[in-house]
Amino acid sequence: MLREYFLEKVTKSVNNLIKNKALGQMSENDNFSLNVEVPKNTQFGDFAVNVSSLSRYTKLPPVKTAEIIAQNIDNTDFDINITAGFINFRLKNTAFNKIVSEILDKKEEYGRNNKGENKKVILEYVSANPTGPFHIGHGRWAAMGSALANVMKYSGYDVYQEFYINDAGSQIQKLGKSLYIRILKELNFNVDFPSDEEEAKNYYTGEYLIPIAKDFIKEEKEKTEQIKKDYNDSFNPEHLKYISKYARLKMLNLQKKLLENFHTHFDNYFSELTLHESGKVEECIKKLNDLGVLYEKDGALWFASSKYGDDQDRVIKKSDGAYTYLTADIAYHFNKLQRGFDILLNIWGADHHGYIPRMKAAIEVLGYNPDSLEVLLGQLVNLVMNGEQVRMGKRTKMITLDDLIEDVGVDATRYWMIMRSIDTTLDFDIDLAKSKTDENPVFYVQYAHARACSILRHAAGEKVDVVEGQQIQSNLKDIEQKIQNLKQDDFNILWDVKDEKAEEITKKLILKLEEYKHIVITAALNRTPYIITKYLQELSQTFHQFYTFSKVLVDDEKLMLSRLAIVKSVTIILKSAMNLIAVTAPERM
RNA sequence: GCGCCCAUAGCUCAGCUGGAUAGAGUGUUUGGCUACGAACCAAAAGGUCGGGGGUUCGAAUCCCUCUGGGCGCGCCA
Repeated sequence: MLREYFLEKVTKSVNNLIKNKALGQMSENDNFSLNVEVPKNTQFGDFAVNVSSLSRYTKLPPVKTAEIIAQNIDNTDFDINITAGFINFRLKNTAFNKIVSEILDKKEEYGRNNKGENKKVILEYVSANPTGPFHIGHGRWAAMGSALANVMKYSGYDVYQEFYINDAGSQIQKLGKSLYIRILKELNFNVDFPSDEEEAKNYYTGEYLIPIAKDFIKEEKEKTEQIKKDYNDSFNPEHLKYISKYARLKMLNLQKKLLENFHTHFDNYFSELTLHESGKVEECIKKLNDLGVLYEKDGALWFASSKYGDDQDRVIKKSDGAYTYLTADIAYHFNKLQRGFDILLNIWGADHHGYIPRMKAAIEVLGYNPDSLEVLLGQLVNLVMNGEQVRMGKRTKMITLDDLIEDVGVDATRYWMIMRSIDTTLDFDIDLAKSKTDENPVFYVQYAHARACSILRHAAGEKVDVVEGQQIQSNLKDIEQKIQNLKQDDFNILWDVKDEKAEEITKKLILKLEEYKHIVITAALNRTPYIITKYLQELSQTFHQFYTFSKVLVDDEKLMLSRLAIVKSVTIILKSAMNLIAVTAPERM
């Protein structure tokens, strides 16, 4: 990576000079850290390191400091110049050739790295109740989580994706009762949900259970007959249990199907219920008790979490004997730690932020490093229609993730969900996301890819608007082979052409391609997949500029192949980046 | 009252963990298709970085404070 390369050069030079006491008054005790940046103004160079901060140690003016350091750097692939406290590097043409060759050589592996050092990460996200359809907020976690997992894997983390099913609480009972009523209604019994608003809160009255009730009647004929026979004013407990189980499984499958369709794949769906049934919760409480952090008060069992950074103690076992949600969640995280994960990475909604200190407290008490728990708090999603925020309320019909995907498509939905930093509330503008116009960044990016592919096809002999299938396929392979066979020296023809603007943009494009390495690492280490979308837009833009200023399919074959090599590199990187966020890269649109 | 997040161009947002003249997209104005996809490109206009203090060679970035908005502060999940 060029950034690291230049940083190393400078750092090495500084360390050498210090050793020889040749850098003013700077000594080995002076701590310094330097950064590489890309100058906003390209006339300075391609990369720059600002050494002004060293002046306080060297007791020399920044320019002088920079000069001394620069003189001590051997340069082969680049030129150096100095302005103020900046050491500016300008790459020689050979360096650009190397970048393109490397991309063509490594293909989709270009950018893969091992910054994650194979650390074992369990990434938990979405984690919803299996009681109803996903809302659009779930979509943000799903898109973001899956993209983050891809990015981190690409950077050498060993990522395991898990969905925690909240299937243990009273909500499953509530779901079962609701489906029970829906089934009875389908069977034309005279029943309905309570008309009283307060009582109705004990049911899921949404219409999404109607098709499930119909399925039940179709699939469970025997049971349906029994339900008919046993019908009376109250729920039959045995049937209720059966229906609850059926409903849970059905909802869960619907959720799984939606997630897979949304390019979000989990390695495991972890059921909260199994924690209770296997005695893991009990075990965890016993362990906490043995550690002496539990006490009784007001008939309940408490966890003295406030001694470990929480702002108050938390109930572990309610006075009615039931466990709180936290209790099972502690057991769950304990289980994750026991499974040997180094990093417990969770995506939670911003409304759960108060939850972090108590979980960290539990982890600390259980003898693990609380910093192994890393929580990404996601701000909420606002839906915008016709330029106005849509408030999900009683009057407006709830828009589910299903509806949204059906309306705007998987690619656009994912892209928009990932596009913004997780720290800001996301305004999801449905009309914009749907639009197939220049206002929509998804299409801008996909268009760039399709355009690049189109050039390659033309090079292979495709006539405008004619698809010749097999013939082109084989020619395309020939062209790609020719590109592959290009020697680095052959690229030099790029720089023989006397068109300053074209040369400037070509170099800009190649540097942009190289930046991919840096972007992937940054996105992985900072857990910020959104910068991939930013990068995609920048790369697309630079490619469009390149396209405008350099005609690729020219008569001079060497020049054409050199430019095709760049176009091919663009398709490789665009596709790779789009794969990371799991948005498709169409070859035609 | 306490905690977390946010406030940057008309609008939606970046700003590389303190550095060169604060950047994109969109919108507005103007120009460019007899060349590989105009779903594109070029150019212009548009900013007291919410207000006020502080830290230092240097602040949109770090600290304090105020204002305005979002979300939390259960023996709910």
